[in-house]
Amino acid sequence: MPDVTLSRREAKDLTRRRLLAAALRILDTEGEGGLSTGNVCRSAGIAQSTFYVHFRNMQDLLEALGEEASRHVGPVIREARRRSSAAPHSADRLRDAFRVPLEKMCGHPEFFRLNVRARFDRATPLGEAARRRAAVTRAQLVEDLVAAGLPSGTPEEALRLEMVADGVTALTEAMAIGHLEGRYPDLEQCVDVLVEFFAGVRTQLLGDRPASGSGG
Amino acid sequence: MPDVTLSRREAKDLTRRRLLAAALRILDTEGEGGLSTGNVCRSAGIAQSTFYVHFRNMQDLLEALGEEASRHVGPVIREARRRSSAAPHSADRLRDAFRVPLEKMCGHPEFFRLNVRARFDRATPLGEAARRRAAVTRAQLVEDLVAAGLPSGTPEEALRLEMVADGVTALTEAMAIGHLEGRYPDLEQCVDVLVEFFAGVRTQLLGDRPASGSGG
DNA sequence: ATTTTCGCCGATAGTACTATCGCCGAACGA
DNA sequence: TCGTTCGGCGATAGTACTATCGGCGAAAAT
Repeated sequence: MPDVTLSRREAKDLTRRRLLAAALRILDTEGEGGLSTGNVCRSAGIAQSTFYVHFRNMQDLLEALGEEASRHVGPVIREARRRSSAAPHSADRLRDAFRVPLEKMCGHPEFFRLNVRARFDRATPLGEAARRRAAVTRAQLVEDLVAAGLPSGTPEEALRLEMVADGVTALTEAMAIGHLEGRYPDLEQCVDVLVEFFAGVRTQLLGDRPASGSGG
Repeated sequence: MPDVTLSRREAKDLTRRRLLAAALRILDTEGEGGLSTGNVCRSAGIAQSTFYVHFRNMQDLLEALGEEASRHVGPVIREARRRSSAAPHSADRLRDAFRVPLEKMCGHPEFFRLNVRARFDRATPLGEAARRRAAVTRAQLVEDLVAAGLPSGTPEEALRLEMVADGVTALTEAMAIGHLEGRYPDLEQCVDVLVEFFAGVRTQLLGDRPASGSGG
C-alpha cells in the first residue's frame, strides 16, 4: 500500500467528514429520531466521545451539515442554468437547463432528500440553512429568467417571476423524486414535462404584456 | 357552565385527540427530535404514563397521526378538483380546481408541512402513510385530467399524465409554502401562476397528438 | 533527541426517556 | 344502592443519551 501516514490535520478532517457522512446517512435512513452522538459515531466507526473533538453538540453538527449541503448543491446547478438560459432560443440548451439540476439531484439522493425535508423544518438549524439556500437559488433563477427575456419591470412582475422560479424548482424536485422512486425511469421524459410546464408560463408572460397585473 | 359530565368513551377520545394534537404541534415546532412521550404528554397536559393507555409506543402514535392526516386532507381536495374538472372549459372552474387545494393547505399549516416533510422520510410510519396518500392523490388527479380530455391511451401517455399530476401537486405545494411564509400574500396570484403552468402542459398534450412519445 | 501538542480512546457521572405497576375515583351496569 | 370497570395518576426500574475527564501514542515543534 502507498504511504498511509496522514498529517494530523488531514486525519482530523477525514474523521470529521466521516461523522458528517454518517449523520447524513442516518438522517436519510432512520430520520431525525436516529440522530444521537452514539449512533453517529458507531456508524462512523469512531468512539462516541470523539464526537466532541469535532462538534460542540448535535446542533453544531447539523449546522455544519447545512453549510456542507450549501457548498455542494448551489454552484453546479447555477452554472448549468446560466449557461443555457443565455441562449433560451435553443431547445437543446433549454432542455439542458432542466436536465442538469435534475441529474444533480438524482446523483446525490441523500443530500437532495435532506434538503427538501429540511425546508419544511422550522426547528433544526438544517431548516434555516435549507431555506436560506432556497432563497439564493430562487434569486438566481429569477436572474436567469430575466436574462431569458421575461418581464420584471413592475413589482408585480418581479414577484411573479419569483413564483415561477419557485414553481420550476418544485417541479424539478417532483420529477427527481419520481425518478428516484423508480416511477419515472426515463429522465428525458422528465425533462419533457418540465419543458412543457415551463412553456406555459413563458408564453403567458411574454404574451401578456405589462397591461394588467392579474385579472381577478 | 353546562353539563361537564363526559361519558368515559368521550373523555378517552378527547384525551387521545389531545395527544395527537400535541404531537402534531411538537413535530411542527420542534421537529422529530422533540418527540418523546414525556414531552407530548406535558404539552397535552396529562401524565406521562397515560400515554400508554392510548398508544403502545411512539411509533403507534405516529401511525395514528398518519391515518388522521389521510382522513383530513384527502376527500376535500378531491371533491373540489373533480367538481371543477368536469367543466374545464370554464376558466373560473379551473381556477377553483387550483384554489381550493391551495386554501386547504394554507388552512392547516401543521398538517400540510408534516405531510410534505413526511413524504421524504423513509424511516417513520408517517413517511409510508404520506407516500400512500400521495399515490392516491396522484391517481385521482390523473382521473380528473383524463376526464378533462387529456390523452391517456398509450402507456407513455398514461405515465405522462402521472408526471403532470405530480407536477401540479408540487406546484400547488410550492405556492402554499410561499404564501405561508408571507412571500406571496395574494392567493389569487398564486392561482394565476398555477393556471399558467398548467396551460403549458395542457396545450402541449392536446396539440401533440399520439404521433410520437417524445419528439424532443 | 527531547519535549510539546493534540486527536482519539475508555470510563463514567448526570440526565432524559421508556415502559410497567399499583392505586384512586368516577363512570358504568345490575 | 352496590359492586365492577377503567381511564388517569404517581412512583419507579431499566435503558439510552449527553458531556466530561484523564491517559495514550503519534505527529509536530524545538
